[in-house]
Amino acid sequence: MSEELKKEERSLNFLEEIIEDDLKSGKYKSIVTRFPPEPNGYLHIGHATSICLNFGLTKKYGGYTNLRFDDTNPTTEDTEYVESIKDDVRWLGFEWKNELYASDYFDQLYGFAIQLINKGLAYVDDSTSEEIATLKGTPTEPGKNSPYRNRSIEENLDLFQRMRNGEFADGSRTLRAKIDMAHTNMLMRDPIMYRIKHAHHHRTGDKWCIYPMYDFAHGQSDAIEEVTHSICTLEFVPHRELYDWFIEQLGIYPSHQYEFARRNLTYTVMSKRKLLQLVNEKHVNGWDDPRMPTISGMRRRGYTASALREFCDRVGIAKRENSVDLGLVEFFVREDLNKTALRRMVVFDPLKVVITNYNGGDAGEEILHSENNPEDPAGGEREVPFSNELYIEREDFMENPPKKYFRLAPGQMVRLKSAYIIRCDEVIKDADGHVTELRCSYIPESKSGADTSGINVKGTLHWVSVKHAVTAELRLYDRLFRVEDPSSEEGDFKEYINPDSLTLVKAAYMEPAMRNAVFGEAYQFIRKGYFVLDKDSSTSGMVFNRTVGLKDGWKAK
RNA sequence: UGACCCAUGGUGUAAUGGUAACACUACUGAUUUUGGUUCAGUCAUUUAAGGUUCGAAUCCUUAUGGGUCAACCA
Repeated sequence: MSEELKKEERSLNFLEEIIEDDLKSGKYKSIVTRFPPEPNGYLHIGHATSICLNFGLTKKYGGYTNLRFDDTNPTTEDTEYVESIKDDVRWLGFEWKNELYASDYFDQLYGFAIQLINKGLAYVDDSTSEEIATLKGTPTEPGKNSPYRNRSIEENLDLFQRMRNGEFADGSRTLRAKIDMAHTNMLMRDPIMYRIKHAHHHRTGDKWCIYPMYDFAHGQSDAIEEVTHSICTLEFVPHRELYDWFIEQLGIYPSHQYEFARRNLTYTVMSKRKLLQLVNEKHVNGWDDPRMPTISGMRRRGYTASALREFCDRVGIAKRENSVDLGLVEFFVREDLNKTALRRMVVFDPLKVVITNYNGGDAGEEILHSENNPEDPAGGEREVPFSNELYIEREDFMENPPKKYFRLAPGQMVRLKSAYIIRCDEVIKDADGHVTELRCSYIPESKSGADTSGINVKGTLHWVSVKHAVTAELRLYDRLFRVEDPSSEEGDFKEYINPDSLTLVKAAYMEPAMRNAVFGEAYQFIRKGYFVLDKDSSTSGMVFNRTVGLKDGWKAK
């Protein structure tokens, strides 16, 4: 274990290397990072990677992480999202030092803009957005200067003031940085700093009618907060040149931007736009639908915060495009749940078994005991009632079994988990030939924990006593899409939605201990999978979500 | 026909000029009152071509492939 840890410490990701160098050279004594979501959607597992990275780095190297909402576009942002984001970060197990908003800096940002106008590095442009686009050129052709580019400082100051005062209509003017219209980096071709939007902002209300663009807000916000390492995804690489330019021209704290590759997952989509479509067009039941790759969806599904953190840490980060197998997330979820989930017996698709030679004394039944978790000796046991009428899983019986079928078949024996060994004596069918019931006999000396029968059976089945059974609805989830990367397929990504992403079991039969099921507790339905109680449960009925199935090593032919 | 970023098993990530490794997956086998877990093992990797070097996944050059950039989004 210690060797393993040492090895892990030795192999740093590229950001850790940069930070260790910075710390060693004395560039910083401690570091500051930030997690900067835009409050216009729910967080997904890609954000979880960023959260674990940013918070993990300051935890490891000393320093702190701010939660900063990048709320510079009032038309798409909302407080509903602010709350969900805070919830998700907390649930993942991280604490931010300061809760901040880019909108907190609107006054300072306005001052920075004036500073640049005064230096002759920004101007008000009256061009329409089409004109700006035309003059911008293309990646292979240089752009051309705007006719408004050479206004005097005084005129720019006056115009910008009047933009702020609300004298102009939306879209009629912008403030642009004066850099180089022929620059090979399109972002350096006089980028827009401010645009006019007469819109209500979720925090500043109607105070402003001009709002800064991302590029004129993000780096400056980092600088104001003295963020040492500003970590973002690869698509911002070309922005770094502009990020540095503004900081240099303004002479403010030199934060630095570093980029890593965003985390992609197979069989799902990750863009907020697409997720929003799934929600709005009702392909899923809200942002927290357990099939969604959102943090709230995965939480509702039963994924644990520690499994997600472990996933993020052990998958690591780098700078190349990637697509992580959904199966890897499931591995970490199972690894975690195996250690903690309470074992219970639940029959999804019942087949009645009558034990013909069992009378169970006066009561006709007996109470057996079964461990809550074989991985956890301290986990205790619970009581499980046994009687002469049981349900087993229909798929655990075959009339004409293949070679290595360890389950029940005519004349074949199996153990009932924590109970007795039984033998199938007779198969009862209805008029159509469908199996409706099995007549079995039990071996009295084979009682679990006191087996003197000497009989060895290969198979062990889960079961539920018919008269003690409790019913509940089960929701079985599968991958949301049929293809690995729906976004790269022909046509609309929604055509590739998996029609079987949700399967309902209207009435599963559960052992009576499930009456005490509580929210947030993980259960392993033996031989079936991990489940959690869903919020749709009510006094009239319990609903369970399948978090993930058990790994299944047996392949029926 | 531009600029920038990237290229290691099926997947993800290491190796920082000196024996290509770890995890997942797949497959074998052992254990097992969950066909789960656990344990042991097997298969499988440096995009290509040149160059530098005693020695290259690593440094250089070129090619190839992938990605990003022409929003008053972030």
